Amino acid sequence: MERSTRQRTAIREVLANSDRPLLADEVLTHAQANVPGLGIATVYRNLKILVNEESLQVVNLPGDKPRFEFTHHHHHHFCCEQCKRVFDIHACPGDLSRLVPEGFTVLKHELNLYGLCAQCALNLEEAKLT
Amino acid sequence: MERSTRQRTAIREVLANSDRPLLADEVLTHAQANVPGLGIATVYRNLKILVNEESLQVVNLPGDKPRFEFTHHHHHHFCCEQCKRVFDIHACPGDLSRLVPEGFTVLKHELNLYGLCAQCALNLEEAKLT
DNA sequence: GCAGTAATGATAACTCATTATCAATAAATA
DNA sequence: TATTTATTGATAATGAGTTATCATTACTGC
Repeated sequence: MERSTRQRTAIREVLANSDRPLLADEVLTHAQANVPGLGIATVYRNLKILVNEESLQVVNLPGDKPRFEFTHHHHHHFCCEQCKRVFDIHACPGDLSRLVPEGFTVLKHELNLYGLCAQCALNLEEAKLT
Repeated sequence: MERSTRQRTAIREVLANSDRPLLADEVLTHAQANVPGLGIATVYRNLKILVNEESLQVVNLPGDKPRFEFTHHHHHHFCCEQCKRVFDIHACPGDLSRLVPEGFTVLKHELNLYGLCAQCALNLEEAKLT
């Protein structure tokens, strides 16, 4: 049966406590705060298990490495062009059938927004003032 | 200076005559209709040149290989879950600033629709009737 | 047509994220 | 505590797309 290890617990907690999808590298770095010797292979192994059991969702943004977050309600993503962090967006434009040509059927959609997160927008604003 | 070759011409024409983004392999296959001996290296070489001079745009859909299309007006993509072809969608939901939290700035967006293209929807409909 | 050289084709090499390997470690159970 | 074996960490191997290499081919200008 599955054993409970410090590594596994640390990895799951990092993801459970994050409000945004994380890269494998980010999971490694954050989890190493609790388990210093943690290796990347263990991170990938555990991510794979969690994705297989559908606890984790993979977030693929074009031209970027996959990110991971605990599965939850339909949502979209906002990528900050400054800090490169990806945030969950819980609002949704709704039905988009009106956008497609006659005969096409829209079953689902995927929306990625790009711009500046609140923090980076603020930093840039301050930089301007000095 | 740049020379005009049968290969280069064929590759460019395939892309110029396509109304949807194509995979490198698709470019190869289609261009081989005109230039039988055409190799994949030549396709990649020419795609790279065209992307660098910004004649071509790269279309990256999550978990899929890059596709290429001549650069044109802001638009979105529809991926048919049946035939896997990707179509351009020229309609756009417009400004989506309303979806993001206070403080965030939306500079651009990217929308991918998934479903059935007209052709596949029709085929499935016919299959049901028989 | 000829010289010069950009472009091509076949394929080896590369990149880089991810996975497999395997000896060592440490949970779980008796 | 001893035994069993799932898990780990270091790293080699993998896979798939893309790029580099290099001898050969074929445009372009003379």
